[in-house]
Amino acid sequence: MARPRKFDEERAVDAAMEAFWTAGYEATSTQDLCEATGLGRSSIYNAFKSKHDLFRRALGRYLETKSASVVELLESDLPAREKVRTMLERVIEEESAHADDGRGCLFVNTAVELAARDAEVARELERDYRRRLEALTAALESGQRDGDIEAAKDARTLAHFVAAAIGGMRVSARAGIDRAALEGIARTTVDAL
Amino acid sequence: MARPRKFDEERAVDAAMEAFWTAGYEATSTQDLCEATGLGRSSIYNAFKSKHDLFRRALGRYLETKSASVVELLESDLPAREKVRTMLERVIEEESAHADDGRGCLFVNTAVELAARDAEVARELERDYRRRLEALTAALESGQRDGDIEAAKDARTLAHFVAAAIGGMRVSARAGIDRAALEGIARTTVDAL
DNA sequence: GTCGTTTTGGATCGATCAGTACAAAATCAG
DNA sequence: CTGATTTTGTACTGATCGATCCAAAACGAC
Repeated sequence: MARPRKFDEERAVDAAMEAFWTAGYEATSTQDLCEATGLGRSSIYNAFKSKHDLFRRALGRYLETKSASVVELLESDLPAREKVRTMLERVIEEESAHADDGRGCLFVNTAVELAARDAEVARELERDYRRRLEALTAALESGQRDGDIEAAKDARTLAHFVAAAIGGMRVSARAGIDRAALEGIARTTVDAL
Repeated sequence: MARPRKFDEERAVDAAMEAFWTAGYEATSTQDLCEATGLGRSSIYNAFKSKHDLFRRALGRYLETKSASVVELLESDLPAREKVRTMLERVIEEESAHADDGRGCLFVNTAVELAARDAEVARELERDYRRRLEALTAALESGQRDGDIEAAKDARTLAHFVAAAIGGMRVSARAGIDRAALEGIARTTVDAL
């Protein structure tokens, strides 16, 4: 055969994900990616076609991991209202770290930085959004049957509403609001269901 | 004295604002700024210290313009609920253009792209957020006195909630949701007040 | 007009950008 | 071992990055 790879491709994608997540697509140089992954340029360009290709892999991994976690929560047997509350709590936990990293959410970062001028990336984000929306909608519909969620409102609309609340909390966190304010938004959002 | 300037500084800042608004800070090169403003590099670097400085000027102008418009609406004599509805309608109008530009909102774009690694910019965003929040809070408190807004909830918390709804709608729009979904989010948000 | 001052265009700076060329190193088949 | 194949490190590509230099041009003061 031939010389085997010395590195794990998934580990490299993970490291690249961290870099893109922290600094964004444009502000992450190929040199940064070498340092983050611990690989040489040749290894990166041999395994991945380009910076853009590596980014798509990294984004895909992020979306898969995060969405799987959300879907798992939404398919659990908690009351629907509790599921949403937990989702929002997780957002607060991530966003109010702020001192540790302050890198936010790669979905939101990418949607804002790239979606408008990168159709492929936009398509991937849409797909992931749909996936989360389906799981949320199903959970809310189930909650409506249980009497946990107001049945008068359309579940899908409520799902969009919750998704927007999450994105909004992440934006507001970047604009500097504190944890108490985030908790207020979360409470108000859950109360609206 | 000396040779006078051939260009209007405010016009240049406006043009730069459009460029940054469309492509983001990192993805806008100084060459792009020359083309957008119609100026030579010397003129730009003579009038502004750096790309970063020009960006701050552009951001300042954007925030001032947009916030003034929002504050004007919030200080009008419409019912409070109607004020919020109008704010959300404006967002939908801007975000569902999508075909025309799809550049979203410079506040959100900047909060997500830069705030975490640029303290000066973050401070400016915080200041602007506070300004909008004060106006929103005052409008909602007034609405509570009129019985237009649920008095049981804290007006400031509701203001944060509305601000987050706006940011969230903008993120969701970037993730590809359609106008009808945005309208559903807006309705749900107003219903929660 | 001349002088002093500022703006302007164009050339250019070193640094960095994403990406590539190439040969040495490393592996396995035989 | 040799030969085929792939990975790896290093040097390097042309392009572009943000920013600066400098001299010509354009004005007001006088």
